[in-house]
Amino acid sequence: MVLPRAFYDRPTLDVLEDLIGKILVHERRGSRVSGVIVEAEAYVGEDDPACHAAPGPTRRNAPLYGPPGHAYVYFNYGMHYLVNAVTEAEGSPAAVLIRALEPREGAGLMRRRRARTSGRPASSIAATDLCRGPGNLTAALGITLAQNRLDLTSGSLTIQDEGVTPGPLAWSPRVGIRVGVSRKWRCYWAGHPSVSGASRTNLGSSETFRARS
DNA sequence: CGTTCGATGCACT
DNA sequence: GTGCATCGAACGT
Repeated sequence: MVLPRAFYDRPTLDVLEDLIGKILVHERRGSRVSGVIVEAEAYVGEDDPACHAAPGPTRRNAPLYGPPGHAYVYFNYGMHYLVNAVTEAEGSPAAVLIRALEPREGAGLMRRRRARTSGRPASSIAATDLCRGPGNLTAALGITLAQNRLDLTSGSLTIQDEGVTPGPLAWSPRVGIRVGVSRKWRCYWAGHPSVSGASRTNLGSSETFRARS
């Protein structure tokens, strides 16, 4: 079942928690690739210094201000695309960044795409690493700026509920940001091998939190 | 195990 | 001109 718009039209931390275990699906040129979401982060409003809406409306962040249930894709560090699901009502800029997937369909195509974009031999990429990290998962799924603003409730890029029950959830600070570090708005499937940064924040360290803050 | 650092393009001030 | 919501190779312990 494709998640309806009402799923996204809620407080972003609720959407974040409920997205763990859902399936991100991309269909392109007749082929379908998908994976179970195992790690994501919330970026909420102009008051969140790490959110792209912090400077107020700009050309790039316009999708954050649009209706919920759409994709916000942007290009980062000169080489990576990152994909978000826009949340909350139109005019309320917020989104969930998808950080890692467990590959589910199309692992062969994922591996070819990752090899092509990274220049590494396909055989050197472990299955658990195919969609591990936000830049890696967009490469594996073939997501670029062409998918920016797409409606996630219908069409070629969707998020679906296929009845997967996630393992224990943990909360930690968001990864890779310099501001807003005190907010523990990263949620992940604790101990899952496809979660990024496993050696630092995935397994029972001091950064593992079982409750929101 | 851990940390450092280069690649690379663009939005924004 | 500055600074990224990153990745992975290289190197140190």
